[in-house]
Amino acid sequence: MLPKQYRLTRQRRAILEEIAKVTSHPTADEVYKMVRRRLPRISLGTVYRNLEVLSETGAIQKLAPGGSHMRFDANCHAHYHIRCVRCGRVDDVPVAPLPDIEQSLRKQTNYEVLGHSVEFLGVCPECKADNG
Amino acid sequence: MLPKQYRLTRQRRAILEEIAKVTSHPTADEVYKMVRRRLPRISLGTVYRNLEVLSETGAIQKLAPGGSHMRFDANCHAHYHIRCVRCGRVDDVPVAPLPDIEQSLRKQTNYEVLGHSVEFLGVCPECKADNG
DNA sequence: TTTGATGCAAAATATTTGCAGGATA
DNA sequence: TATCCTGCAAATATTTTGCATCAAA
Repeated sequence: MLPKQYRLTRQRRAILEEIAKVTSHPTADEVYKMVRRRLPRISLGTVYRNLEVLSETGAIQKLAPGGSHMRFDANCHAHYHIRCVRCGRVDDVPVAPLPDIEQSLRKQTNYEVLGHSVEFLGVCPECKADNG
Repeated sequence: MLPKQYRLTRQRRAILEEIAKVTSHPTADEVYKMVRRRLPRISLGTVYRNLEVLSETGAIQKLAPGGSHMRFDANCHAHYHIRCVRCGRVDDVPVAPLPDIEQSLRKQTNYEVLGHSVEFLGVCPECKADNG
């Protein structure tokens, strides 16, 4: 999938910088809107292609929260997320990653275990304030 | 969303029974194919509507694994999953749920914490055999 | 009989891809 | 200059929805 040598184009750099700028976990379309302020002629296809490349190189993380679409995260140290079941917003969570949980699974499965993610579900402060 | 009183139609019963029959975690389209063997004239729209209703009532679980689309699970006791990064297959995992992890988060967040899920990533036995 | 559900088809969403031209190393 | 990348548009894929009809309670 990745080319032998990939290039740091203006578009790719802008996408990476915009994601790094925020602590939200924007969707592809939100990244598109953010980057378009700098590069108005960028296309959504380019955004999708670059999000794919950047996540393959490890520069960003591709999240697949319980909601429907992908979100992206430039925070590369291991951490978990919480998703608001009302509005879909995703935040980082101050819970230390569980280092041993993969080891205990390795003894019990025929899968080759590569990693894990934890997603909490909840209601964010804004949605709590809106009702109930 | 849910009607005051919902009905157990032939279609709804067939969908529920077919999901309960398997330990895989079928996608909407896979459920459609399974159910069509019994009810050849069922429509995909009906399958989607019923999967939604059944998950709202708690009869089944709606999963959103890291891959793109939704999967469904009639196994209602708390458990975690592992997803094959090569083929997208999702299996249950023999790891006991972590009962305390939500408590520790509640002290640290303004979210109302409702639940959590853990998804392991790995390579399934079949894909391991295919290569590498 | 009342209300909820179905089948069908069209619409809405989200993402991917072919291609000709443009940019990067 | 050899690749890689872009913009555009069309194609996929997935899920949702409007509507007239049908079926469950």
